[in-house]
Amino acid sequence: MAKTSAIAIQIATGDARPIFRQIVDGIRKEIATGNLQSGAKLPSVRALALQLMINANTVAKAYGELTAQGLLESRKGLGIFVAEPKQMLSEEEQQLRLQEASERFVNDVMYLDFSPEHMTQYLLKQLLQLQQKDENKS
Amino acid sequence: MAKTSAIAIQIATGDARPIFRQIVDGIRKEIATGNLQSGAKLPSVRALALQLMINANTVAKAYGELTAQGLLESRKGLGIFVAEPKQMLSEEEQQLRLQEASERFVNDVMYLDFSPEHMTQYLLKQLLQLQQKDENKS
DNA sequence: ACTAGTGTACTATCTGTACTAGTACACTAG
DNA sequence: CTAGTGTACTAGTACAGATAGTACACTAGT
Repeated sequence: MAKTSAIAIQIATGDARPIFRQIVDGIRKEIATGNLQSGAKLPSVRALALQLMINANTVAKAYGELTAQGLLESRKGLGIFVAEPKQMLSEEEQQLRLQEASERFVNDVMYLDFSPEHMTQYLLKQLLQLQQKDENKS
Repeated sequence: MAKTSAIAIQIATGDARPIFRQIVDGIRKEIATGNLQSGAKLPSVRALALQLMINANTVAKAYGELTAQGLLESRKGLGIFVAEPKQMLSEEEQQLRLQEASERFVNDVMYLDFSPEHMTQYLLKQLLQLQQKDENKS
């Protein structure tokens, strides 16, 4: 029986995001940084609910969404596991996502007094750091 | 009496953002690109409501938020005007906003198969284009 | 003084979403 | 058979968003 991995996520009451989305985003990050490897077993719906002191249905909803995104695999009676990495999105869909994410970022920063170069350098640093964390775990 | 400027925004029913936020973001962009200049008069609450086919209270809420952000000035009995540009946020708050915006962007793109360099170059292009649009109007 | 147009603010109602609580069922390994 | 697992459903509550309606203060023009 695979050992359950601990996942380092928590719910912030001040966070504007709904609880289930904070779980989704937290697990996505743990996988992207390599803290959760393929095949790793996640805490059960009920266990994570207890750990985060929230309702099990909320956890189930988050796990359901991550499964739909292809990041997790669910096995009835066995548990939830990290799926093998596999690009689920077409090239076209990825381009669209990049475009939308860029629009949101531009919208967020358009009134800040930072140069475009400064902001994109800052972002590049974050992106490279994320990539590096993943490589250090593989 | 100042002539009312037309504002090129519309409400997308498929957009996940609430209607009032779409108005806020749309006007912010019009100002940032120079399409709306300081001193320009915006359509009244009732006029924009008719134009967008939404409730006047929804427009008032959007205008209220833009006024709070310092982008618009409201004059009772006269109308709503574009304010003189003025940075309302401290250096610290701006740094925090950049950090949060970056986190959201990273979260949005972490599973796309684009290199960090590619994505930040794409973003830089968008940011420079925005800046250029504003300069062309001044 | 009156009118039309303006912003602001309030109450009430409805809808959709998020979350919780509870329950039940199918699957699995021991 | 049991304990633990995921999945799915109903019901209830709370909140955010939007609408409809109304009222009041301000302003410029006549």
